[in-house]
Amino acid sequence: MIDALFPADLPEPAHWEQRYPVRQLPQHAEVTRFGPSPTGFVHIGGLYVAMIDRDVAHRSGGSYVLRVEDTDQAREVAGAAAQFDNAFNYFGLPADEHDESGDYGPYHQSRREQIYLTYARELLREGKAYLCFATPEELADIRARQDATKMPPGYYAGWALWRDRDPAEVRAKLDEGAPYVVRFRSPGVEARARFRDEIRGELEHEDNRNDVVILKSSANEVRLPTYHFAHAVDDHLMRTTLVIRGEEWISSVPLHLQLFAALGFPAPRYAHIAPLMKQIPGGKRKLSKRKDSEASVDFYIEQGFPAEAVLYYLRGLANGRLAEVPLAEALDSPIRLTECGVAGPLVDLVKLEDISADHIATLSGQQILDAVRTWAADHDPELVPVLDARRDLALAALAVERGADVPNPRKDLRKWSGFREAYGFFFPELFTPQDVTGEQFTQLGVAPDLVRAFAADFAEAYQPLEDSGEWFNQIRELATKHGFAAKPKDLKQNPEAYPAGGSIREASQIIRLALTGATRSPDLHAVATALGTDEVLRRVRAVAG
RNA sequence: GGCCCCGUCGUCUAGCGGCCUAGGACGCCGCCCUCUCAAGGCGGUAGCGCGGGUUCGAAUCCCGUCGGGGCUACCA
Repeated sequence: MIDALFPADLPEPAHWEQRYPVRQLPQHAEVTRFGPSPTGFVHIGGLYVAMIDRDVAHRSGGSYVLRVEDTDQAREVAGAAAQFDNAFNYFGLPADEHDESGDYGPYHQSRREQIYLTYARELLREGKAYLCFATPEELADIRARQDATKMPPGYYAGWALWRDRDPAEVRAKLDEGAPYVVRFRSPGVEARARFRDEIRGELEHEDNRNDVVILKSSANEVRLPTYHFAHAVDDHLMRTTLVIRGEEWISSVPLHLQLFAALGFPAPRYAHIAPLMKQIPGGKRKLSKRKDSEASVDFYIEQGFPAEAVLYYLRGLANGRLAEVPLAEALDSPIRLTECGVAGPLVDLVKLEDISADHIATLSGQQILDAVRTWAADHDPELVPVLDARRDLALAALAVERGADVPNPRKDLRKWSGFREAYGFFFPELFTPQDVTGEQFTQLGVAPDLVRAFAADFAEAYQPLEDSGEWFNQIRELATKHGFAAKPKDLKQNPEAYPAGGSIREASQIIRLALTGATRSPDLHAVATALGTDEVLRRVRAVAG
């Protein structure tokens, strides 16, 4: 009766065992795998686990497998694969085995139907699984009655309608064409399951007693397995040695262990990673796909955080030790499972920005320009032509207080999306002049006429001097002439003596506002040099009126 | 509700019975530098969730409690 439910040419288990032989790998080599679902959303937690998977596999001389877990047609979204590739390419975490490469594929679960069917049939033959015709209504009713009597919920023991049915009844259902699922006959007794977690050590849990579904409804075109069954079958056949996954799976380990035992497979080792959390008023919660934009990997790409910075930050979260070591060294050091935290860490964007700024400060102007341009092509198209047309200016702007000869490079660029704000004013097409009677100038406390006169005089005698001190002396001398104090202290001690109502500070701010349109900017002399004499004069004269 | 995981400065953490008057990093605050920022230098703020035990001695061990997170699907 059972064999009639399956294709006549369905291979036996031995076929698959032969097709996917035990790997020939060094002693302690680990085979790990990451299993994304094609839902069109790449969670930062997924990237986090994948990074650990990959690192552990590579450090041990093993292999890192990418297996797409697409057993839920309902959740599948078009374009999800491209989105996933885009995200993982950005962070440079290619898998050793995936659709295009590897001896243990196919690496899409939806293409492994035959394999799952072989093992489902095997369990059925051995009586370790059975057909279940329970309807959604019946299942809901069971649940309701269990709730009402405070019984543990689930399909088990006396509640398992089809667990020990008369074969004749099964036959009858089959004959009328009723759809069914295949359920695992759980050997669970009143006992505890004990197992070892590579991160947490010995764990204990109530054993599984539920007859869980392992093969979804026969009404579906493709007979797909549930996660649990696919996990056991795939990880055995792919010869996975170490299953690294989110902490939310700990509760399922007893079930998984039963499944491995029933199938006659040795179980892999497990390591459950603590989830990434978010700070909320009352405390913290798991990063939510729906509520938190930073839960998505796309967020980091759109914001323009360099991949290295994000990876470095994530590594530090996994192993605290790596957060206290320089970026290059940390990216090169192994992640140790035993050093992984057991409490879910908060994703701290302030910290990430700090790391990112530090990292960007180590880059050359050329590298930064290339990265900004690449970022802008996707996220700020209008910036690209400006960058291309003014390449030399861009490089000069990025050279301000930056470069091999600068001991403390500027850290005002935290991510690529911040380029406009930090460096936009250098470019004539992005520069916004400030009106002398506008708020910025007004707050200086210097009369508009004096501002104009000062600007006019500055432009009149301007010398593009190379020496920073001498360059500033132009402002200083002019300031004195217009009634500004040469030193802020002088103004404070004797305000009456300076009719301008300001000191060298305010005088400099006039030039700063003229050149940059802002009261805060990089070193003025360097800015003026990068801008070039013509542009300096143009901007200062615009203020003079 | 049941079961599981977790709980050290705001954050990431070090700590594995005496080296702890709890250390570091980021943040925050102050000072210095100074043409404004960003930096940089120096200094500071701040924590073992709570209650019982065990012990000469507990952040470290045990129990309880509270708090956070997760699972409890033909979702992964």
